[in-house]
Amino acid sequence: MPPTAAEPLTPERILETTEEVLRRFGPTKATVVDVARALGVSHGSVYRHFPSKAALREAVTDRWLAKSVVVLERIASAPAESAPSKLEAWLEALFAAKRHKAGDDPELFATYTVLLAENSGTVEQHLTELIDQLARIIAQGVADGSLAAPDVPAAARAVFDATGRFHDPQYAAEWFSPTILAEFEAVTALVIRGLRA
Amino acid sequence: MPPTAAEPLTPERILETTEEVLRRFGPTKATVVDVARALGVSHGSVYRHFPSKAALREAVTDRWLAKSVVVLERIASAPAESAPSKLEAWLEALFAAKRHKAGDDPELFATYTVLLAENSGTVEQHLTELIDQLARIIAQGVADGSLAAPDVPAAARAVFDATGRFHDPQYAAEWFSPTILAEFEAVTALVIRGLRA
DNA sequence: CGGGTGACAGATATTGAAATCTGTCATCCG
DNA sequence: CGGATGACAGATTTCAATATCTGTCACCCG
Repeated sequence: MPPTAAEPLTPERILETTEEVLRRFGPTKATVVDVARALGVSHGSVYRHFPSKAALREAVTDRWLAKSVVVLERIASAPAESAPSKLEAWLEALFAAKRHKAGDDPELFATYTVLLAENSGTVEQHLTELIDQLARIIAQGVADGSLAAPDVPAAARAVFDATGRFHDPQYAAEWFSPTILAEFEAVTALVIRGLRA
Repeated sequence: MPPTAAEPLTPERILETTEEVLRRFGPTKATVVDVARALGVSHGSVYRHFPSKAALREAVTDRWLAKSVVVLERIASAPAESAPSKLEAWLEALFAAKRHKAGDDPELFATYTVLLAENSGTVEQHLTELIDQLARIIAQGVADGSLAAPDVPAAARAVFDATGRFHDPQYAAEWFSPTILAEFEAVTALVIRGLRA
């Protein structure tokens, strides 16, 4: 890795390089010294922009999670569809996105799974966003009479919890079983039926 | 640990002692030599009764799982109640049992969690039994018209999957959050509503 | 002869010394 | 003076030597 030529050292550049280093070395071997080396600076310089290795890794995690919300956000905000089919589409999109991430580059996915485990606070925030999206879909359904939920945020949370097997990375190994799709559809159908008016 | 006096060396006694050794030393440090020492025999003797350390640990796992099915079996086979409330009672009993095991002796629970992870085949069998119990409850409900399910085994499986957060040991840490009971009830209610006729 | 033994080979785990890393800071440079 | 540096202390990781464990087996004993 040729040290990058002298451009201003920004948090942004450090984050990009950290991602790269994590991708190449994995979560256990990637060090702040590696990141500094890849940037062609001393590791002390990295500490000017991030207070600790943990903070740096957390920032990377945050960035990665932020990206993955975008697709789902689009579905949640789509105007056309009925709430039940929007709900189904959203759950399918979530599962498909996770499955692809896990399948396309298992090592990178494993790396991020480790990062997620060490940044439960950041993950929690991210989950809150996702559950908010679900709540908006459910609220729409309640408004138009297609869904029933006495407590919309609680229902959103329940839907998210009930489908955990299909988005929690701890289950990633099972996402490639031949029966997983049938299982996903059974749970999804059950949950949506439970919400119908 | 005073070596036990000379009684016939049976698989049963070996299993008991292995449990004891696992309890005291934990899953990583417990060895076949330890078990033999505790029994006052040579480790070669243990290998007369179990072909490998893995088989021995699997037998212990199996034993432990078998015990934990009994309580639930009683609920599943109870004659009186309606299917929906039986379903709810069963799910509550499952969660309560797991929660108690995890809370009463966290170290032992952690030990068994490790054992479970290394014996996925045995676990799968056990899960099949549990899902069968669910299927029987749902079938009863379909028969008496209180529940609707086009495919009873699939529905049972879906109920089990949807409530994973409340029985999968991977989530044990969350079982003592102050909001967990509300979450459990929300998911349970959602799922049961989804099954109602 | 069924059941137990202990010595053995290869695999795995432990240990402690050396290397590397994290985080700080006095110092330097433009 | 803002930003980078590299030397440093203490924490963590690596590595290789050593010890322990797993699984086998020829042998022994009641």
